[in-house]
Amino acid sequence: MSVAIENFIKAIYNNDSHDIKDTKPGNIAKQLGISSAAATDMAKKLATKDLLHYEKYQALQLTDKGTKMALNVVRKHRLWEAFLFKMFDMSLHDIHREAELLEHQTSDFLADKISEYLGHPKFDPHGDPIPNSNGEITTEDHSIALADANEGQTYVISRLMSDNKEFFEFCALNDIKYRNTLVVSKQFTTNKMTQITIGTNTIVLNQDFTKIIYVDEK
Amino acid sequence: MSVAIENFIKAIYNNDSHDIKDTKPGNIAKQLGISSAAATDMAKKLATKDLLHYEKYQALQLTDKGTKMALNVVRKHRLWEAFLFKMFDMSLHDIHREAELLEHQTSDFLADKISEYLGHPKFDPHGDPIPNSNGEITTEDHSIALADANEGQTYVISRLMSDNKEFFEFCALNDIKYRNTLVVSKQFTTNKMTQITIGTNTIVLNQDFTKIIYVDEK
DNA sequence: TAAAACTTTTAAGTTAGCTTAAAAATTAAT
DNA sequence: ATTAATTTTTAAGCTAACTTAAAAGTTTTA
Repeated sequence: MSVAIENFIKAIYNNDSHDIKDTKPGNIAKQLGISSAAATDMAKKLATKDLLHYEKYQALQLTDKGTKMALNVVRKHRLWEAFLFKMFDMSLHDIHREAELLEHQTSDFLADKISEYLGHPKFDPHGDPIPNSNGEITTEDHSIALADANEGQTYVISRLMSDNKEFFEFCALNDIKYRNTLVVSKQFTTNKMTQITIGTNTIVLNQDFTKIIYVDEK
Repeated sequence: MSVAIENFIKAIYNNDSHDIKDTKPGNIAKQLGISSAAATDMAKKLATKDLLHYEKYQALQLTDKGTKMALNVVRKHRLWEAFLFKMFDMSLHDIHREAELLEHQTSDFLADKISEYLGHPKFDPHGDPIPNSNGEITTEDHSIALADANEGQTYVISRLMSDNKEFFEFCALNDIKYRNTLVVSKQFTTNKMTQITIGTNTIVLNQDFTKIIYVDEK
């Protein structure tokens, strides 16, 4: 299975499992940086391989086989993220970028070695769940959006749901990092932004950023 | 630069720096598992990119630019080998196989991180020298072929110059492993094979294997 | 609900990296 | 030093993964 196919399947999986559920060829194409025409072609091809269901003008849906494949790639991606995060001093954004390439060139055998070394972690540094080698994935998620955090409460960052570079720069600047503890001293929300005081540091989360930082109560 | 190009350049580099100096398209093709025709085409293309010198029916020769590129890939390969060898319990053959894929998907940045973590090692687990980030490579090599080892002398394995699976199985069986110490108690050579007694264990190196195990005096 | 706006699909074409088969050149052998 | 064997090159053709442009279909909006 080629890199192009793995990325295509993964994009459908990610779109399907996130809020935005648009898995029509055009939307997948946009995310992969290819033309809609190419995405339509690919969709047709993968349908013949029984990796997804394709019906003209309809959203693409992974078959069980396709889902399994997506989970295998996602597993490798997240294991690499967890591993690089532990081993090296690198930004989450850089780690993501490396994992994006390594995920396609990693045998199941090596993935298992990495997982074993890390003690079979259930989450990566963004807080995203890591599928196990059978393709099973933890769905339990007690985290809430940081924007919805309560004054006076202590939280632990559990999830940074983005692959946007500026977002990670913003996080680095404000010490927002996977598993970091924070105390919310003040919280103020309008429909355009949320202002939060963490310790003595006040940050403003604009609409784009409110829904990608998740925390657990501590 | 594509994986195909990197592998092509690397194959020329490896052939050129080893005993066998045949870098004609046909020989490179054989090693890459592609047709000679494909190799000739590739050679012509890379000549236009100033990565090698191509003259009809002649051996291919890397330019400075081509050599630099080869060294960069070789560096990543050997760093991955050293890293995987240190981190995980895997056979040298498996490590080689993973490194063969990962080398093409590793940024210079990550390579430097790995090198730093390992304390900038000069050799990989096969004893092959690791080029530094400027493409400089240690050429000093005091090792001799195991077949030429002397009776009564103690040696350390410094180099296993092969990527052949059976060879590594043979090594594993006979405890021949990078940096392992061995005492040669008896040595007997014909022009077809070398028989060596290491401790109490007698092994026979056929012609194929005599020139790929190297040792340093201890 | 009909026109306008947008998206998806089809069609035709491109490039990288291969293939096989035959022609051309080199190398080896008698 | 020819002939035979081998290797390299040329030529033609294939497939995966794209592209652009136009046709077909869907969705939005007035």
